[in-house]
Amino acid sequence: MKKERGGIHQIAELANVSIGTVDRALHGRNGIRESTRRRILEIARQIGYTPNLAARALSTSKTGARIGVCIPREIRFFYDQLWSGVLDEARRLAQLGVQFEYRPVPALGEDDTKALKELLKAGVNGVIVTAGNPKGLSPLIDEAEENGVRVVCVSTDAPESRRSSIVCVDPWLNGHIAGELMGKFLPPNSKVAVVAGMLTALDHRKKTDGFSDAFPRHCSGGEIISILEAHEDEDESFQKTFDLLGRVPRLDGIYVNTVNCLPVCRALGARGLAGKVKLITTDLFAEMAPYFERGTISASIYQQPYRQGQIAVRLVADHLTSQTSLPPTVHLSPGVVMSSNLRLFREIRFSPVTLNDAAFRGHVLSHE
Amino acid sequence: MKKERGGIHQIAELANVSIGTVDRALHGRNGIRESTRRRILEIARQIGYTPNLAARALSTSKTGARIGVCIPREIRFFYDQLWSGVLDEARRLAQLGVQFEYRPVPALGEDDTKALKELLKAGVNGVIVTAGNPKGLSPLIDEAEENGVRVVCVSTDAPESRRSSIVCVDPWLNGHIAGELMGKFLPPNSKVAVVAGMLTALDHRKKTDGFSDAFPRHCSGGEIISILEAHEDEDESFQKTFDLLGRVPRLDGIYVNTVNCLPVCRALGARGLAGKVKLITTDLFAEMAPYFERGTISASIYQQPYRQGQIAVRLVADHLTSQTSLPPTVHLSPGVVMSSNLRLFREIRFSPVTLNDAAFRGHVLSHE
DNA sequence: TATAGCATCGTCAACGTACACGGAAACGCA
DNA sequence: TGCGTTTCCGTGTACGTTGACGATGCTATA
Repeated sequence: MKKERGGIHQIAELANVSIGTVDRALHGRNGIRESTRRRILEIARQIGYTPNLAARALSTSKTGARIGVCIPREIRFFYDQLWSGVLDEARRLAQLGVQFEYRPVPALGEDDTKALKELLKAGVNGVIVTAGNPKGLSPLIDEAEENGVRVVCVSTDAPESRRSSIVCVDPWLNGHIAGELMGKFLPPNSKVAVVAGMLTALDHRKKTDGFSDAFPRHCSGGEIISILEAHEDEDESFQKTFDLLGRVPRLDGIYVNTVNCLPVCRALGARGLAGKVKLITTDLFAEMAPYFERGTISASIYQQPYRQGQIAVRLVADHLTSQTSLPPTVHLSPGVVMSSNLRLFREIRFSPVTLNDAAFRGHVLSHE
Repeated sequence: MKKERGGIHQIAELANVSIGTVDRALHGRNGIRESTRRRILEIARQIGYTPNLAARALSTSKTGARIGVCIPREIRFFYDQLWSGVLDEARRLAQLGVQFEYRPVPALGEDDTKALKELLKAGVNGVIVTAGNPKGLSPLIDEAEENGVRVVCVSTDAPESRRSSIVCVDPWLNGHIAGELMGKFLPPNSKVAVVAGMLTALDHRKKTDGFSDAFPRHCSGGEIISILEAHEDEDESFQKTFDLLGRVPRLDGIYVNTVNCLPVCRALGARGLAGKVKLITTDLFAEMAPYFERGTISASIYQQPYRQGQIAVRLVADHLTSQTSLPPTVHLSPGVVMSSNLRLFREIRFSPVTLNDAAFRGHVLSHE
């Protein structure tokens, strides 16, 4: 009476071979006759074999999948939430033998080529990266992919590179939704303005384009009378908005492209126009909450940073452990934040954010 | 030269006991002296021991965690996506040794007490259930919880029971967001109507209440002139809406509480008011797409069924495998669907939905 | 014919945990 | 003293997979 076994053993019995041979067949190793391999694969298919990841992780706990992460280390606004999503998911996968290698960069696009080089030298099988400067990164990414290292961009893309996948909210769509919302908030023939970061940045330009496309569609006779370029500078944002509100007495709406919306809120307050001019912003952080409650901000387009991090990690880990294919793009739908649902978002619930150096100590700096 | 070992072995060496004793100490089993237990636990704490879940899953793969699922088996609208979320997550966990027991019910609240009884008899450690009729289910849920079986409600709650957790979009908030949106879409002094399912159903009543609270706040002078009760019946929905539009020539908006929005769209079309009357609906399915594109539907409040299923499964599985505590409530923020982001949602991307009997065969009916 | 080399396949020891079993010592009772 | 019980702890095996190592039979070459 033979014992009931599962998995690879069962296949071995049915095929009258040893588990070693089954292993060779399943993993495409050599040292096995082609006919034997086909026979074993057919049997595996018939009984619907799926590898037990727990056993695999246990067996190769020293040489399992390694995933490198290269994301800006800003402690506010967006990347802290992205980190949270990554780290939460990494914690789960760590127990499955997946190892993580963290190389946070000081800011988006800063020293990221150096960080990526380090990751590749550390021998990772997959990389998650925010492509701050695509031009500098693309050759590295292409080289990595050629060496079998899968690269997944998150939040910011490197479109010309051969990265396996991109996880983000499409910036054009981001602006498009803002435009649709603005068009529906305002009566026909309204005049609006856009406050952008740097129009030279592809991301901000696409958001502006999306907004420009959608707004007139949903507001007949609507007009975008001005596009301010504030260069992510607080004073510049305030001053330019303040001046605009003086020049154009009957402005109906403002769309803020970047995370830098507080100066615009203050300018509206200084002109006594808070709540009169419909304001649609981007992203979310704790300091925005009072402006929602006072009605200064009508809505904000939320890019789901936590989920972006979560999904990127899952994508890479799934691919490395289960050979699942990587979708070339994962476009999340942005969330619409208004005063009603404001309190449901992580940024407001768990503020002030406490992802500081101490929080990194256990994860990021443990390799130094 | 002794070998470097990790985990429980390392503790055993440091404490000069065997791994069996360490196991007894860590799991609160008896057959161990209290002083020994304290000593071992202290050492475990010092070296920061965390159990290797892969090894645990492997070791108990025949008697590991078992999770029961009791969700309506409707193939459209909402529950198919809920199933997708559950099954996708279950697939991952199955490879970790977590077993699943499925008892789909024909419709919400139908035969669910029987299904739950079967699950409990099958010896599950956790249950995920849509509480269709809370009154019938509550005693069973309480009994399960007393026996150490964690019950997590998803989408529909059993508030009076002692269930461990609820994963849903808060219905009051759901209506509240619709009300805020409607108030911002419409000019002051607008008149709107609500099309509800059954006002006796707690869920629909809460949504109506939320809408009624929010709309006047965001539309000064706004008024809800009528609340129709359509009993989820297509003909009744159409007729009542059609009649209302005749009686009230200057209606500005309609909020549809239930998934049953197509008759309302048709009634608007029949009166030539599509696009004139702002329509805010609930949930999302493929047939709604053209109405978004034509502008009949301004927005829909999306309850994220896929994520609800996903989160519910993760919650229970995490608790059973890692002793994490279950949050009493997980309130997701509903999504706002408009024509811009319509195509990003599962319901539109992957239509027509193909989760039919064949799809269940591998998962759900394998136990029959 | 002997031997080396190669292709093909089997065997076995880990990985960390859970659990059943057995053994030793201490204790109680006749 | 003999025997059973209880308390406490060690040992061994199983879980499914991986990879190092060894075994077998075949072919080519001297």
